Amino acid sequence: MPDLVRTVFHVDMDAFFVSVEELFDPALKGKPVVVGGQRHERGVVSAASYEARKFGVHSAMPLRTANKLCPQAVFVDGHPDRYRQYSEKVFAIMSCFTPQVEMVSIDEAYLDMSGTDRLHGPPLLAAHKLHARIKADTALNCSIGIGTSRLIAKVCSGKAKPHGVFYALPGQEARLLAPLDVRDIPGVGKVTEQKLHSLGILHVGDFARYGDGFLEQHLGKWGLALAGKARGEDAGAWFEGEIGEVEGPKSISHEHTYNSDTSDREQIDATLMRLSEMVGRRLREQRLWARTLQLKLRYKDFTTHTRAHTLDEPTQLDNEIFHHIHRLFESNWQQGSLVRLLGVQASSLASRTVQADFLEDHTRGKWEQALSAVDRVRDKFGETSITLGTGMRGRFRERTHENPAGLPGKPKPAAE
DNA sequence: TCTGGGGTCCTAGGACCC
DNA sequence: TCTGGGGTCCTAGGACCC
Repeated sequence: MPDLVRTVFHVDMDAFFVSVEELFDPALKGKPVVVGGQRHERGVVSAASYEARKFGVHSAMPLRTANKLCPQAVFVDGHPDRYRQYSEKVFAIMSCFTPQVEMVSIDEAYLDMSGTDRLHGPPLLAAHKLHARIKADTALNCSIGIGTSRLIAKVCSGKAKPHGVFYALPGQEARLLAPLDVRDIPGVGKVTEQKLHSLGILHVGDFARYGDGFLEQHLGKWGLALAGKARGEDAGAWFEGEIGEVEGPKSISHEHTYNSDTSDREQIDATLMRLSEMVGRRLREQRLWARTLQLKLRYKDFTTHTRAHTLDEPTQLDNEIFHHIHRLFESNWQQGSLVRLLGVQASSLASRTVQADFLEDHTRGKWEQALSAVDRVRDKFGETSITLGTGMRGRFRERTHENPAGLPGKPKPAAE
């Protein structure tokens, strides 16, 4: 018998990066801690401990600002591998409670707990069990929101912070949302907030004063859906698909901001090559091929441009990626201008297609094998243990049938 | 306060096709 | 020849999230 109401959990880890760092260095406990880089570096705060937050430090704030607000804070570099490892542990625990788990980021997940009463008891009890299990198995705290939809569950986990559980009873949704600032709705950022304010909508409850026509005209279908939510309606595709359907990534990208801006071609080409390699490597790891490649170029004054190129045939080869990215840079860079950031993105991703297999491009296949072997050597001996040809300083050959990626030299299968 | 890095989704215009 | 409408693909930019 299907449930009439859905039971959705939103699990949000408390100060996740900071808490993981504390596990590796207990001396950090109780101190103001800033994760994300050193105090004078170019960069922003990834996470701040509750002690640091008391001084006004928060994530996305420039590190230098954080240092001014809280000079006594300990600044720690981030360790993505550690966070991934703990994220997987938490995921495994949640998967014991329901198969319908969806990680929405490294430290957040939605669980569809509908119909699990017999197994885990009513929602509040189940949430407390989950909370205790996560604490027992990882020594990490989390907050859990319970509601009839993702939106409600997410709002509830915010109310549960830190280290608590908050349950919105079915039927109470509109009452819960009405007094909230519009900014508290996920998806409402600075810009949308301003727009809503200018329309006289400060709180979610203010949506009720306007008709659907008005809202759609000014806010599009998004506004319409949110107004429905504000009324407590559970309809609408916005935000509310099935939980736990994991699809592959839509894009893979890497970018780099220089510590000081540069217009040096060798340095720029080296960066583009490195970013292309990083993207290519992840494509191969995930057995994906990309049809669209995009260059991101940010100048000293922060003006940012993206330039894309779509290929006839998808690729996962470092030098093919580099070749196109390099061309895009070449034809778009204002010669001599100082560059702040470079980025490489692969999109229109697909698993190997039947057509591509059918092509049986032997040279290409060899290159793919060679690169996979290179990846394995790098896994074993480190990133710098092997480089391809002359790397970025060398001239790139023309692309030919024999050498479709324009790679210098012949592929050497990496030795075991 | 001089502003990271990895993503997702949306909009809007132009090309091109029927 | 002054001129429609819809669909799809591609590109660029931007809002937003953690």
